[in-house]
Amino acid sequence: MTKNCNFIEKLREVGLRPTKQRIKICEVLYNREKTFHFTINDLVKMISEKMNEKISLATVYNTVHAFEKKGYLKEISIDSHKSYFDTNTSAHHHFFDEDTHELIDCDESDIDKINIRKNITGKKINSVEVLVRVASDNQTQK
Amino acid sequence: MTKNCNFIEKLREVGLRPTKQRIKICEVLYNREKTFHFTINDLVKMISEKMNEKISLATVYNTVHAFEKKGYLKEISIDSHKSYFDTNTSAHHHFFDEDTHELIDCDESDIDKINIRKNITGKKINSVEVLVRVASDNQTQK
DNA sequence: CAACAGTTTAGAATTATTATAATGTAGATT
DNA sequence: AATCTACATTATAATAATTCTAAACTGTTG
Repeated sequence: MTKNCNFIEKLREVGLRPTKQRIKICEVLYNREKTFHFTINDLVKMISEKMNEKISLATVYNTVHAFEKKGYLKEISIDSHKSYFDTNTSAHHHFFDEDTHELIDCDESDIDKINIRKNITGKKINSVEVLVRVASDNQTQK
Repeated sequence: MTKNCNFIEKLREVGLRPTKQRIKICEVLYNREKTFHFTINDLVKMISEKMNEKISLATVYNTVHAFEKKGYLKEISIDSHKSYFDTNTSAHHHFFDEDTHELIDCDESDIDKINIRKNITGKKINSVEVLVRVASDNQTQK
């Protein structure tokens, strides 16, 4: 169990003020064994239900985006009009379960390294993301 | 230049009533040399500007989704809270230019076939999409 | 051409997100 | 420790994308 003072230091290191709210969000996001995926809505629920603290929706948005900018979180685009975030910030790919809308990490060994042979002139590659959409066998394909 | 009666037949084939609005949308989307990418907003503009016809926003949404369900269009998720559609419905990958928000098709030869070694139990793979995010060399990475 | 199911429409409702402006607070300065 | 200041938080309003609704309309079938 990481202590709060570690979060305080961590936040300071990247130049974010360790406010009550940011520390609370750190606790919810990073005080756990495994990395996970969430939407802003999930996060708000976690904070307001599990820990009984009031936090403004705007603060959650601000903080999550601040964390993303600083590399604490990665945003994943799957569903138009819903943002998923991942506490696993390393380069990795995803399965998306279209039945349950669940996002599942790909093991590194599950997909070969993607080799891009040609790029757009004058541009650099920021990221290469693979999304494998899956659904029940009996389900009609989306 | 495909004639309208072809669109009528095409729509009938998949069980969509060939209404004025659907035919108009077909014209805008498919009466062209190359496939292309668009947002609902783009499409509404194209219809209302290029051709001077009134069409309800709701109809555009309905029709685009009907087309997608029937395999006339492919939806591409890139940006949370904006839906991109592609008139190229074959399996292919994309570059996304983060400077201009432009979506560019990958040539088939630009990326090796992706090999998924393991899947989620009881699920079938619906699609495998690669998204290569690019930006100007001088730009800070997102 | 009558009947009906599917479609379109304008506008209201919903959902996700961002902006605003007042209030609060962390951390530096005294 | 009191003060200062820039950054954060908050509640709420605004915006944007999308979906819903209920009434009017229109292909299609018989």
